[in-house]
Amino acid sequence: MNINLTFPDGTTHSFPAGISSSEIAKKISSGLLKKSVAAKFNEKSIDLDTPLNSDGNLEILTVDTDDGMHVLWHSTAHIMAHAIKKLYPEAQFGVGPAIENGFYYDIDIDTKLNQDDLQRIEETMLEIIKGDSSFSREELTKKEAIDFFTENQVDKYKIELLADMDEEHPSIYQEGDFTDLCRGPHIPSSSMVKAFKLLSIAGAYWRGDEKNKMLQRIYGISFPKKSMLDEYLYYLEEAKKRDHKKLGKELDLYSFHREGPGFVFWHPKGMRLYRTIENYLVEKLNQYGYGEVKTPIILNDTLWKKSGHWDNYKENMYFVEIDEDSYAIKPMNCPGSCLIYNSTLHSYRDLPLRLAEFGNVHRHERSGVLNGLFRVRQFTQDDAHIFCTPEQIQEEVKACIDFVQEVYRDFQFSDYHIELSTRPEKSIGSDEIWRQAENALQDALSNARIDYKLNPGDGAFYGPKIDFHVRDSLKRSWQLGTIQLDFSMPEKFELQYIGSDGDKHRPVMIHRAIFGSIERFIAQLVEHHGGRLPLWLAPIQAVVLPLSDEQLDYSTQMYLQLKSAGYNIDFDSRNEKIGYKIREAELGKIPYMIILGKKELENNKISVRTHSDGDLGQMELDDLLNRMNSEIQQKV
RNA sequence: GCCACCAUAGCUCAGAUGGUAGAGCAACUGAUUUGUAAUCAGUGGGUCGCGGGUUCAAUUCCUGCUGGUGGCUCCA
Repeated sequence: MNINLTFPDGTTHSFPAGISSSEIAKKISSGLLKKSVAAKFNEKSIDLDTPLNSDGNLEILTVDTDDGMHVLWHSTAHIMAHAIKKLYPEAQFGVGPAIENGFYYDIDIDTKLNQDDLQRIEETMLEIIKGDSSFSREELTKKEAIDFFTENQVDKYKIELLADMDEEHPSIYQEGDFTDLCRGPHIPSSSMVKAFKLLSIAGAYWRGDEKNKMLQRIYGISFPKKSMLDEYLYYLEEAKKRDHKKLGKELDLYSFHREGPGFVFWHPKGMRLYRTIENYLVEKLNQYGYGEVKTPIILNDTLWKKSGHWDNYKENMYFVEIDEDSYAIKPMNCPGSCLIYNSTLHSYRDLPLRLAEFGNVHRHERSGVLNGLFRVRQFTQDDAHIFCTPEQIQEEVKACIDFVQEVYRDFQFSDYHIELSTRPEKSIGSDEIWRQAENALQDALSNARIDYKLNPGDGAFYGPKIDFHVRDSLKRSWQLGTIQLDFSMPEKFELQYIGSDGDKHRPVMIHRAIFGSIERFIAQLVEHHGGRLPLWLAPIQAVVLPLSDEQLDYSTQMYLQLKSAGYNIDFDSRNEKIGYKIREAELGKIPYMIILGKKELENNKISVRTHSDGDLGQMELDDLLNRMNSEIQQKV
């Protein structure tokens, strides 16, 4: 009997039933077979040696694809677990999936692992890999599987996973003398792993719940070629150079001090960047019909009890006592905005009312989560609260999405993703209100034809949200912009407007931030550009470098002309060699260096060197001004 | 908050299996007037994160804390 298999290129071929994917790969080419790790049959991942017995679509997965690499990584995790079991026979295992870059496995052993242990594990893994053992799949009944992990290879975590599993016939994989509960698929042989490295070790709660035991998690990565591992490790080193904490120090933008953990100290250059960003947005806000407000940082407890923060956000708040009365330092700006809204009577004709605030908020974050500018305890949100009628929601949310996307374009953030977060456990408002709000956001996203990831249970306590995430230099994703829909706060504060029918109605509130926090945004900006900020953002846009004292007067003239054209210019008149001054300017990542010596003085020109392209030769001052102007216009 | 690791001069780092520490850069002083990524010489600078313990002696060993980094949990 023959079966017909359709390949990704659309061609269909006939094969004898029972043939395996590896046999097919071999028929196509030996090169393909070498690179093959698994296959997809009718969208279901299978092993290369799984016999095929019916017609369908077949895709051979190679290490050239993400899916293929994931199979390799996941299989390496098995090999690692195997090695750990050899070294620590009492080890029990949590989960060991492939992740975006590599894999991890959660391990429960009594020994606290350190860097040296990782090396021992690596050595043992190498032996296993050299042993060229194959992965073989077996399907059991659930009971057989539970028995196996009770009697043969004791593992309470695997039993727990099995107990919660719907699958009636879970699969196990055997590689050498190590067996693991696993859906698969796996690489045909351990020897396919040509290079690997265990990268780090961390604690991780079993099933991600901090009430559970903390297991030890080992992260690692593997490749089918040694050169690929070297490349990856080099990339990691390079990524570390883009770290905003490192660059912030080098470029003298900001600092952190133990006197204020989680609180940023902005230096003059950093503050200039901060203001440039803020001013940019102020202009946009005017354009987009926002009014700017400023509300107090310290507000009475009664307000926070009313808003729901007392019940839902207290652990993150700071409190102070004033005149024997209790006050809180604001963690959010919304209650303040509500007070402003309520200070006058509103007509439906006033809506939507868009109140923007660069709100200085304080949040008591747990010590272990602080991280440079990414996660601080005091930050400025480019917040806004839009009060509108229910009919205006779609349009306003859409406008917010457009606004965010426009701003990200200006800052050259192209690689961001969007998430929709729904009702969390701790929340206020009825089911009906939540459903309504969640649907509204979902509709806005699908109407705008935007791809997004659903993030169940991750909304704010008062409403669902659309979040914009950007990756840092280490590929960690951080939330920047957010659009949150809120039917509850208007209830709590009894917000009203008079409708066209003359009756009182309740407005809806949209909380939105575009940068999210200016601090976090700047961190992303610095990492994204590796510290080489575009001209319009650079704290120092050019530096004037006279060759010797003889050009001081001429240099001063040029300096003043550039200054009066509105640029941020430095003047390095020190008695140093030009090479030295250039080096310093280069290290400071200053976009333009203006070098002035005898020749420039004689023909009344300037020599220009750029940080990105090096020496541009002589030109008129006006030529440079035009060039800089157009760069600033284009924000490049 | 939890797990692991780290903390030496302004910065980047070295160092002693326990006998109170060094380099480069930076800073300061002087000389040098310079052509596209480091001119030369000299000088000053450290309670080796903080507290406790062991010891004749601790920056080094043990321990508690603080701060940071990578994760987990939580979140902009």
